[in-house]
Amino acid sequence: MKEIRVRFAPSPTGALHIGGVRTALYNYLFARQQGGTMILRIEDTDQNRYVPGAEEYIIESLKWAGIGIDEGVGVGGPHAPYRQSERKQFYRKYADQLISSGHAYYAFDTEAELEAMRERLKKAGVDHQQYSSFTRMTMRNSLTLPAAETENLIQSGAPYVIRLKVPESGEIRLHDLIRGEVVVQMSELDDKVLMKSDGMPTYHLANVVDDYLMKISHVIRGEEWLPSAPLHVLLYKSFGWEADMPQFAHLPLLLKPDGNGKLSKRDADRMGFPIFPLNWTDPNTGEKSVGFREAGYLPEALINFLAFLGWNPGTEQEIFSMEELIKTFSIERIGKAGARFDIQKATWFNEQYIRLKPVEVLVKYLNEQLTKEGIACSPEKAAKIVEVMRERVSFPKDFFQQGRYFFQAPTAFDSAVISKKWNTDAAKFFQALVAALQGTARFDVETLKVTIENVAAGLGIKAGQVMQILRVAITGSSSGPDLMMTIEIIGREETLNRLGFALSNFQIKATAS
RNA sequence: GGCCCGUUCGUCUAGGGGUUAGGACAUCAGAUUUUCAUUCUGGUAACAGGGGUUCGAUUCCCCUACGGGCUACCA
Repeated sequence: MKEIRVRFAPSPTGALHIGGVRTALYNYLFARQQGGTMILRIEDTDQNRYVPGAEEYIIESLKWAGIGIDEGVGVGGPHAPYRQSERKQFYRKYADQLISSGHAYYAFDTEAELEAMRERLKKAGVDHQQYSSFTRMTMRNSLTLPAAETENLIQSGAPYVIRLKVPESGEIRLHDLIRGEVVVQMSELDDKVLMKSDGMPTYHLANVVDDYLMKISHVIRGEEWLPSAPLHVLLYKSFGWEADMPQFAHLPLLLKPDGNGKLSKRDADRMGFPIFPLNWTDPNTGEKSVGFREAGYLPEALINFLAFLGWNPGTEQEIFSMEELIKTFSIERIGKAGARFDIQKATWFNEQYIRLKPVEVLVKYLNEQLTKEGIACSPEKAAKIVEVMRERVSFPKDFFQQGRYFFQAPTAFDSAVISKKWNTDAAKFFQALVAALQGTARFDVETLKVTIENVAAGLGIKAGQVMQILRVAITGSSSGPDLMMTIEIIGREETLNRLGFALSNFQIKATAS
């Protein structure tokens, strides 16, 4: 059986889009499951679109996501170099081979001439306004020019491209692992540029040559490549590499959460969620984007979420570790239709993974925030906070952001609760509670519970009547984790301070009865 | 415009010629709780439309509609 080799082949034109992460993930899962090799190839054949730092960004993103690379840029391997800009001589050689075998030709047309050709066809009402078997004989190329003139032009350094000579009739058939048979008429294909005038190959040539040389067994890529897949098949045929042609799987696209179209950075910005795995600053515009990592998404959660966007195991299990995904993944179970990107579900996955984390990890999350704020905290206290908060947070930073009152006395109080619940009974209760709390032997949940109930009973009121206002006095908020636990964590001294503050600062509403 | 791909609850999807069309997120209601959240229970909610084929179609075929992608010396 043929060795399984797949590649993720991004262009370093900016930050890695989340859809690219999914493509990389599916390649990785397939490779790992089959005991194959995952390759990272950088497709930097467009010098104009090169963005410094993008390659490093891609590598770091994959690393963070847990998508391992076996071979390629950053790790090396038997088919190095893996950066297409460093493989120019290969493409040149194979393009020349195509010229000699009559499958390609030189073209000298200027941009203006190409534009004029399109205009002419458009006016004539021709469907395909392209450089093809129908038009190539009207253009300036090695098919129409005398051989001597072609030779002359090349020798004199005139700019030229190399185009594929697509047969005028016949059909191209390819079997896509996700979509089944796809048939395209040769007459629909145009004479694609293979080598650009700057000496660089286009994607089409580079991708086919490299996949062949690197012995790629499966090309798993986005659906946007489906229309050019027949062209790639034709290239394999033209080279005589049909027997070694990889299998194709074109993945459904990631769509906008609402409305129409594919997911774009604009949508993410508009709806307030990340689209890049890590923070990114565009070196050209200086624009900064927050990444999933920095927004607080755990890589395991993002991966689980992404895996389910277009694929499912067919069972009712939702939570999958990378190991489980590797075991369960299959190309056959990838869907055909585009999937809308629903950030709410991503957040749900994040919550699930946070709850799965051991306390020590959660404490680490809390400590990271505390360090930033310059707040010290004992390991015991941190552990308690984290345990009481873990069921209610969505992101690691929430432990501190939603639990600020464990460290700092609240400065803002829920005024609705104050105006509704702060009355003479409550004030009496607070006074008695302060007195009672000063003398208890212990300061724990049990003691607090008993003390609060006793104090309330002593005043002839129900504890329930004062719990809300007690919570507001302690935390500033009307909602939060178990109050007794909260008070225990905050401690005797600070609790008494906060009760005292409430006693002297909460205003009883004039109309209160 | 042309070519290619697609279409099951609001979303991600399972299913597949005869099912009460299943699950998850979201949402709603109830229970629990000192609150909110969690948790538990329950509910609302889908086969784009039209033709075939068939005893029977959401499932197979065709058409239409809608959606998406591509249509560069970009990937």
